[in-house]
Amino acid sequence: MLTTIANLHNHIEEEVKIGVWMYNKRSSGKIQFLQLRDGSGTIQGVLLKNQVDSSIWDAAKNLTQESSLYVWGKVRKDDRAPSGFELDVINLEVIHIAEEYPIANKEHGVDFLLDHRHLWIRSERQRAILKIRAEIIRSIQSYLDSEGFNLVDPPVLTPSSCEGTTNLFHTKYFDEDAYLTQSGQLYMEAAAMALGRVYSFGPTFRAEKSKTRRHLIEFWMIEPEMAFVDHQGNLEVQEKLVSHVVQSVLTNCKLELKVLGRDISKLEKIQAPFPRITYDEAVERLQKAGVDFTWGDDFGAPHETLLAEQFERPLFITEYPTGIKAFYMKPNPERPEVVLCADMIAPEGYGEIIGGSQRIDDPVLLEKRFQEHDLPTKDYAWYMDLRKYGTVPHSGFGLGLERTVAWICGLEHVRETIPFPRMLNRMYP
RNA sequence: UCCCAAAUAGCUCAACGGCAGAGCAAUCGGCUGUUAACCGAUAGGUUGCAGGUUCGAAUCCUGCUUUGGGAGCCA
Repeated sequence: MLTTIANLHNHIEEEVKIGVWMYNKRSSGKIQFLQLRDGSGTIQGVLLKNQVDSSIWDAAKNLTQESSLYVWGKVRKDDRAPSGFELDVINLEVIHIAEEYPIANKEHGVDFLLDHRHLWIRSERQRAILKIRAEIIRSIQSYLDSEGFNLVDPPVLTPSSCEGTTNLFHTKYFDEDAYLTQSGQLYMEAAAMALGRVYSFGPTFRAEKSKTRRHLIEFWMIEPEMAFVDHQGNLEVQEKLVSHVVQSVLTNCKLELKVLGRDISKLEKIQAPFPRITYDEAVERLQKAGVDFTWGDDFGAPHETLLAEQFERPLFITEYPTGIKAFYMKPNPERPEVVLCADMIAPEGYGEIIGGSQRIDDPVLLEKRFQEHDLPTKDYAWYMDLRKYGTVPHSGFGLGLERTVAWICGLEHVRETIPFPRMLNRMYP
């Protein structure tokens, strides 16, 4: 029966069969070392010429990088092996002799690797990142589910923009114009009025000509929305969620973090509560640091980094000027020139990973905002209805998955955090 | 959209106005404990494209294409 490499520690001194790819080989005249992987882990297979059948010896000799095969062998503890185990190969059955493999066991350029992304993900480092991405998704969902949230799926095809500013991907819905979603938030507000606490998890699309290490054209967001929760309650959910996710990765992905060379001590400090500063205070801090910045402007990436560097935990910047934020955000009743919103800025220069706010629940004010922003009221009639039929205070936020993965993994660029990145000028593979 | 940089063997790079080279990968051979194994040999080229300067251009100039980094915008 087939077992996996991750499972071999349960089979010491036993004979096992595994299905594997050979990612590297080292050999001498009378001994061969096969570097084997099966997705669950890696192990070295050892063949001694005087101990295996010559046909098996020759078959092993002919294996090329990334050839696939079944291997029968005896699991042996060995302190010389990085994983602590080796496999003494008894028999093997070749499934496929791979053609010359483009990705060598050495350094490559980014362009080349992205062109071969379908193969690049086989590498130890990329596998570690995708494992951590999966763990992050798993821990987000299990946390929200355990806190009484329900997963609700908003549509991907939408009739118009949720937040007029960003560029949308245009497509056709038969004879009508349609756009790929850039946020499911407005639909989640409707869902929160039905189910109380909800969250969405899905892809979003921005046709922005952004070319930085923090941007993708297609990326995934988690968007929780909560009825009867105010601005402060919103922040508490966010910090608890993020600390839970970081601690889950620390517990369940030790090997992967080690492969990535991540500084664990920085992640261990990520415990709720997170520091909060207002926009006003952030501006003061920037000015004190010698930055020329006027109240009312939005922060750029360098500003966020400068502020985040003053803290070891993610930083909430709250209550931005109304003019630079989205139309649906609720003004502070005591100070209507700012809104009850917060951005969560990750440490170490990873930038904004969450944007959230309390939403406008007053139908009159929302109507006014539609006029001010020149939004088509017809397209948003359903959204106005939410305020007409039992409106309640409610809040929500959007968590950018790829930026979160990049931060937790300690990566230079978000392109490695998603299996097949969609970037400006790159849609292959 | 703007600013900066790069493009040479399958890959990573060198050659910077005067014979286009090395390492890795590939192929062949050697080696009984290798960890990106090592050693020897073989093969591998329209120097991104188009023009220009020059006795001579991978090298200098102009345009284009592609890619990377950054800005803006955002998650």
